[in-house]
Amino acid sequence: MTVMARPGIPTRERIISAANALFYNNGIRAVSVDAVAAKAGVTKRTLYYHFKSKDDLVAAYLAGRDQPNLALFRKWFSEAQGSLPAKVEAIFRHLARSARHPKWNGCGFLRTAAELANLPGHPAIKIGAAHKKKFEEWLRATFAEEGIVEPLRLARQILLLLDGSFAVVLLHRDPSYMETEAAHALIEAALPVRASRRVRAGR
Amino acid sequence: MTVMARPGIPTRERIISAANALFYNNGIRAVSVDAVAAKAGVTKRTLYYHFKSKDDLVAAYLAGRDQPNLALFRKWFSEAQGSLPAKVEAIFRHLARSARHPKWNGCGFLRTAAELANLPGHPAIKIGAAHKKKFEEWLRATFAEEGIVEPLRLARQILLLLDGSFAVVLLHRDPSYMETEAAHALIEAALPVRASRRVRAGR
DNA sequence: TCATGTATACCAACCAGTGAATATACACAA
DNA sequence: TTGTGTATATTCACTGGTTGGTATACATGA
Repeated sequence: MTVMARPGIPTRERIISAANALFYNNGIRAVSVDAVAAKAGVTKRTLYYHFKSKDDLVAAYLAGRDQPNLALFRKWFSEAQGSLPAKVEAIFRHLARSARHPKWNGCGFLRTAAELANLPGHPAIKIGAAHKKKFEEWLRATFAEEGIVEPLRLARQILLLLDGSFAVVLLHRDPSYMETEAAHALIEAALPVRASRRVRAGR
Repeated sequence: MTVMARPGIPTRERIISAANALFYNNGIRAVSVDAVAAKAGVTKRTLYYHFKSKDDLVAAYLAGRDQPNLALFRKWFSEAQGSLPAKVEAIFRHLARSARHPKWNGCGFLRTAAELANLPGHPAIKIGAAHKKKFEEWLRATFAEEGIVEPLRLARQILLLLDGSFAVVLLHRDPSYMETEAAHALIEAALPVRASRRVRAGR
């Protein structure tokens, strides 16, 4: 395995980086603490100095994905041209493109929640739930600014489509399931009619 | 096809039943072959007589859920009263009710695919993909009979909502995420206008 | 007899987590 | 400057238990 002996990066971050690669690619219970330590170029005892247990390490792995993930969604949205539906569709399109990469393995938060479903109070699941809540709240606020009447309802509907896409595309290994028409239709239906025309014209 | 001495149920089925309970509740890698054998009241050697490997057992576990699961969806649909959207909504409502049970743990097919995402060709994943395909095809045929113009597209959209609901409700442990409005809106939008009125009137 | 099915006992590899010792860095007193 | 204390950071060696899978033998019914 690759020994990451880079001395400039703090040990704790190197361990999280190694955990991220291994847990995301292979799942939680399929990866041993020894494997993470080896990939980080650190003895297991050192790992247990920085993290009190494997569960703690798993939580740190997901916590490390929270902000970067949200930032990516915001970037895809804000850099897209056109109407509100077009900007939301851009998220789906970028995600479909990511899903074409051979190392893509779905949503780390959802996969962890699925694997640890027998441990409902697990810290990693709480972090995953908080992450999705943040995304939902960002969507809601965005929709509210655009004059959507029930922005929370629409935000949750888009969330269902997005997380459903993660699940189905992972199962079939077919990114074409990540379609944009449903999101488009739901947003158009929620837009006030006049605003809909105005925004659709290019805004 | 020989019948077991004690309970009258063939050994192989008892093992699959035990595997179903343990794998669905706890996940694949969290459950040892020994645990399945013990729950089935059988030694591990007997289990390995009926299944050539743990992977084989996992595949059998999902295969055993395929038909009952599809039958349940069809039953919920066909027993519901009213228009096409109302009958599809019935599936979501029944699912939300199931999700309130404390032992509910989402969709076994999706969870297995998520946990074994690092083994794309795994037989269990193939069975899961085939299961979802069957459901998609049943939806498509149903929609086609109702005169939907692009029945496959709508079937896949409903699938995204359904599997998204599985994922999100499992993550948040909140069945209220399993809403029916999005499905309703998408179906109404896909129905031909006149047929929509007729069906909505009570069929 | 012979195929099917079950049991006891066992394996080497691996698992999460720990005990005890040590190395490094810096603060502060002599 | 030098010595010492202390907190941080890291290592080696190890534990008790579990893992998927197997070798061998025994039972049973057709």
